[in-house]
Amino acid sequence: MQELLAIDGFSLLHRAYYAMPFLSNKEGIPTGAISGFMNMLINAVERTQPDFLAVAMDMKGPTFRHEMYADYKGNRPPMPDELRQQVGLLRDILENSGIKIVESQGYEADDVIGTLSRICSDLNINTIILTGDRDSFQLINEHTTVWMTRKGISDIEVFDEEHLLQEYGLKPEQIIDLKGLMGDQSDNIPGIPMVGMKTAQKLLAEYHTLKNVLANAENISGKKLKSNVIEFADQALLSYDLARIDTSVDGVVFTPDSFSFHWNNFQSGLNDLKKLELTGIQNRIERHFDMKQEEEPDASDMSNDIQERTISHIDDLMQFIDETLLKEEICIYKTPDEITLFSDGSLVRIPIARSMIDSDALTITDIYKALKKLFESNVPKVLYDVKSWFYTADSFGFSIHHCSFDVMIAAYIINANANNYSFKHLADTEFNNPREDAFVLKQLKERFEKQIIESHNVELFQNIEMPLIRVLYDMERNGFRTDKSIIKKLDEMISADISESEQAIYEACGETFNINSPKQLSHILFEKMGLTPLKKTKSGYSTDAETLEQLSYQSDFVNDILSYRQLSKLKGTYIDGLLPLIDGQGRIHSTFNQTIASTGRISSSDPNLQNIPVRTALGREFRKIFVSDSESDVLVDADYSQIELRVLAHLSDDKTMQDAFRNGYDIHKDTASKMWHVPFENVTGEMRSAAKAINFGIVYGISDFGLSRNIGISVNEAHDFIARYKQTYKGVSEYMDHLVETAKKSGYAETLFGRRRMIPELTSSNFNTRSFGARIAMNMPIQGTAADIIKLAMIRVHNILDGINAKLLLQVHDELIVNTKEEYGERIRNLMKKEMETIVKLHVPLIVDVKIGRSWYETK
DNA sequence: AAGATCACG
DNA sequence: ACGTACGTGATCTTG
Repeated sequence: MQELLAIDGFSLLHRAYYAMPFLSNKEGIPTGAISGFMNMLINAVERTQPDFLAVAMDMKGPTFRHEMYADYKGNRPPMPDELRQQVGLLRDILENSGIKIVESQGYEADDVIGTLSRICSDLNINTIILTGDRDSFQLINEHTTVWMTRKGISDIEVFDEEHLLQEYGLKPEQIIDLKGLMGDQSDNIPGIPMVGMKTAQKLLAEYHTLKNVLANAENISGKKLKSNVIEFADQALLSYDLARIDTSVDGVVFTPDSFSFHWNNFQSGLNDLKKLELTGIQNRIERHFDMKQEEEPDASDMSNDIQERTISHIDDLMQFIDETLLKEEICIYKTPDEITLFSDGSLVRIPIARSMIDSDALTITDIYKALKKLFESNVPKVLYDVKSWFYTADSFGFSIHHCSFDVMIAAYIINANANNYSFKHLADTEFNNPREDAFVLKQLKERFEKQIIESHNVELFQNIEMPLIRVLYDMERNGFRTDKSIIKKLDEMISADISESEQAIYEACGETFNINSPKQLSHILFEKMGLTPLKKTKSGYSTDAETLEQLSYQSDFVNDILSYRQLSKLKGTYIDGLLPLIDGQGRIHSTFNQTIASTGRISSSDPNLQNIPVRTALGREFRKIFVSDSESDVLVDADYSQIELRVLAHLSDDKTMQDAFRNGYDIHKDTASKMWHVPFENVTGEMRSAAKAINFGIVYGISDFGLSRNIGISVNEAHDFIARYKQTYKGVSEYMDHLVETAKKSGYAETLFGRRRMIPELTSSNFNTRSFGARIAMNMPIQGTAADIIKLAMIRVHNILDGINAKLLLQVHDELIVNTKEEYGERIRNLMKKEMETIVKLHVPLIVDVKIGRSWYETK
């Protein structure tokens, strides 16, 4: 797991100033505090070997705490000049050494660190806070520990939740209550008179929170104490508010690149140290330059160093796992024959095929007991295909904590175009390595992790794709309830209609044939009945719906074929195809694929629930099949309105289009009005349809031919429409050009969240292929950004719904469907609307429409 | 296994 | 001048 070392700059510098004797260089510039600080920093970096490093600083001027309480830090003596001088020098050194300084006007370093650690928690990055300030204990959680400086500069005490409980008998959040009760002398926070550490601890042991102490003031033993608690309650509440660290400071952001720590960055800071004659520190740093070069492991050598053995006894397995729990991370890989574990240079193989196990020393039950312990521990886990591990874990009755890295998902982030993400294929292509075990998993992880960092996809990976796995798993496991009686009714109805049109067709052409065979059908149409073919396919004449509609002017007979087609499609796919997939409880469990679509969308299969009919009246009837869990439940169906066009308005920064969305106009009607310069209310239905087609076309990477074909106008007219559109939305037009241009330069297109899609088509020698590449470059950022947004919304909605009796059932690209109790329907409606609309802030509003109904049909 | 067709966003 | 809309999955036929 990655780690951030966050240092409270002033706290440490202050500590260093008083701990160190007076030092200065030959010009008389004081250097004691800097020397102490740098030594503490280097100590900590050597011990933690962080991936990221930040020094948080206080800024001059009042903070929000001064606004709450004018006397905040009122008793602070002014900073000694000798120390003040060193603050500026230290800043220079840190800046020149490539160390990120984080600060925010009106906030203290504590708040900045609190915000960073919260952000990193969300990113699955551990934070170590190095400080001398006990307030920071409130920030401790499973991802965050506090390293507290003690006397001197080298003495450090590590506080995690356990150690805090041991030392103070308090949970992290109770530190705020503690300060509320006892105040803080150094910050001039008053607290309650007579309440010191001991009394505060006693009160919190009994009442847990400050509020509860105040609520139970009457029951407190000790007359004076009781009256003080009552009298100074307000003061305690103020102190509580002052002590609470703000963990969402505006403007504090974590960007892996600018925070990443490398010893080599110190190169440019060495000059400053030299000037200050801090040669000891200089030497300490330089030692790491050499180390760094030796340290780079060569993947091909790595296999020579690993310890490898096969486990045949449960005691050996448990011992290995116990040791592993203290390590950095573990890689786990499973084949039908064995499970392999790799941790800190050691690989163990655990046979699981029955024929391979000596059942006296190691049984399957033993192995799964051991796996339970491993998986339920907090050690970060590197796995291949985490979603399938969730199935495994569920069937064996354990849960999985801290999945930090899914190698399959990582491979998809790096190259979304591949069509094979199997472990074997990845191992083959990356390492030309026939092994399939946890060591290869580790090698793949190292390689992919590096690439994800290089392509700035850490947040996308850790914040979107990794958390999404669990959401998809829960949707799959939960399933969607179906109503079999509706299926039966539809089947009877549609089967009768199919026979009818089948008979009509056979009668009209005087023979029977397989209508489903395009070959046989075109023989009937174009040879026997003499109709004029309009379009060719690779293997003959086309008989698709578009062609048949044209042909219907020549012969009424083709209408029967069209209706036969529609009916048999519906029956085949949505009745016969669906029925065998319904489980014993009447539920249907789709599979949601996270590594299929090159734009970042998810796909659904077995069955595909993302293409249930809706566009025709008859097709829409099939949505009656999909119902809420019970009669007392409802479906809440929330869909983003025009999400792709809104994303386009945001990304292109086209003010005209943004205005339309900000004003809540009907976008297609508005487009038509502006394109043809007619008043909004004079836009006809036809004009609106044409504008709508262009809006869609733009998103797809428009061409005049494509548009002309789509809405049945001449290429010339289509050309004119597009010219008008580009004149209307100049920003969009320029943006589209820009997308193609940058994609040509970089070789990829990317979304708002940095998701990439390589576009090799752009360098093809084939004109068609290049054109295709250009359309991808225009479409992917739009479709992909919309996909990113709804993925974020899914994660948020899933997390909120968890525990309020509502379950996410399905995502259909811009739509989320939830099942809940009827009485919660309104509440969930409001919640989803709010959360989905505010999940990202664009330059135009996001609008979500929510419908409630017993069946999917009713939520239309 | 590939092509044609058609269901969805 | 070139021929086209972007992204999916299921079913059916045919080679």
